[in-house]
Amino acid sequence: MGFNEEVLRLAGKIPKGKVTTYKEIAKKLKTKAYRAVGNALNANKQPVIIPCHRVVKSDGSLGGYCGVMNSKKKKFLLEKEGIKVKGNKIADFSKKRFRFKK
DNA sequence: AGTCGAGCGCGCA
DNA sequence: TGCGCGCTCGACT
Repeated sequence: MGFNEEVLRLAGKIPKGKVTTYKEIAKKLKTKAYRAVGNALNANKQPVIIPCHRVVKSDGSLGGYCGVMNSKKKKFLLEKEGIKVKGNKIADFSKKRFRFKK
């Protein structure tokens, strides 16, 4: 089980209607490679099981994009799940934020 | 408060 | 083999 596999697995555990951050994932993996987390999502082999649109930056920004997906689509998906998105940021981010069980 | 740079793990050239 | 990236944080201005 490589680093990216763990990242993908964790990302897949995010409940519907919730979001998490790259930071949370990195911390869960006991690493400081926050960038590698995003990189893993980018290089994921199974985009369908990876709701990367639920993974955002720690300040609530959507971040970049998700593979072939553009930021617009990402925003749309988030709103569809009940998450308010203001511009390219999560409106009630602190409320919808999901933390992995330690 | 805003900007800059460093550091991590993996992928691609 | 080496550099960069979908980030984050600390330090300096």
